[in-house]
Amino acid sequence: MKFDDKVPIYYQIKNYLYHEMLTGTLNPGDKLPAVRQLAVDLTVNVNTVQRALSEMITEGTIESQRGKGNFVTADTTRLAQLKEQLVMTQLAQVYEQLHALNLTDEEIIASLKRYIEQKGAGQNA
Amino acid sequence: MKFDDKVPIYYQIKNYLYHEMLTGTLNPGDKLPAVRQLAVDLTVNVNTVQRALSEMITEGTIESQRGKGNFVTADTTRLAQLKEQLVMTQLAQVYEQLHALNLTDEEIIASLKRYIEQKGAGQNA
DNA sequence: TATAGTGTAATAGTAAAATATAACACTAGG
DNA sequence: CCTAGTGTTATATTTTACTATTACACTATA
Repeated sequence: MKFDDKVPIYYQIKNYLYHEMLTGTLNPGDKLPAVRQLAVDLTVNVNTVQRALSEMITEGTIESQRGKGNFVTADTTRLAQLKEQLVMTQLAQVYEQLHALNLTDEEIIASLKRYIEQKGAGQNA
Repeated sequence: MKFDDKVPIYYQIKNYLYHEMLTGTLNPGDKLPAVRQLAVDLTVNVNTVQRALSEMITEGTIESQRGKGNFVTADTTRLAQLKEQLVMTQLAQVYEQLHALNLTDEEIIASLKRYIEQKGAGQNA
């Protein structure tokens, strides 16, 4: 897996797993790949995987069972909260950044629309 | 100044200076504060400031005159390009993140609108 | 009870960012 | 010429993320 060297790998692993958990690749209650397998898949050290998982366990989004494996929480409410939080975090970030560049609310929305349109125009498929 | 420990300080200094340059605090051709003064203001080491400045000099957004100071480029075209690039980078980032969470183009736009409305509703002033 | 598969943790080493400190190079003004 | 203000560079040190490696703890099963 390719990582952005501007942000810690363990942090990017969390986002990767969030993505898997929120888009159906990993469903509530599902067992995650073994930590050693994840390390291989992501070409990363076991300890780095473990660091990401530890934080997620603390957050309650995954649950650990020693000797068995790590499991996506079966608490769908918590997963819904997680998704909402991730979306809000993203929105808050763009909004603040663009607002800081003196774009008005309307300009921010307009620029996003424009971006999406242009993106679609550039598609080949 | 407060920094996010998830991303290098020199990188955040670049963004700080970009902000000053694109919102009128620092105008085209303006002299920047002395590197040692910036270091004090940002409670950061001179070398860290210098690292940020070096990259910006390479990019052509600021120009260095040894013995005199660092200056915002007088090339307003380049500054406009910089702003456009920063905006696009931000938009691309949210879009990809939210798209990765299975939000459609319409949902992305709608969620941004909703965020802005709610933000306004929460204002005290 | 042995073994394979799992999570967990500790140790030691490497690399990058940031710091503290000092020195060097150039400019302007007395 | 000297000095103060500026950018630039270098060295040594600390901190943090990451890696490599090893060991320990628990579960299931042959």
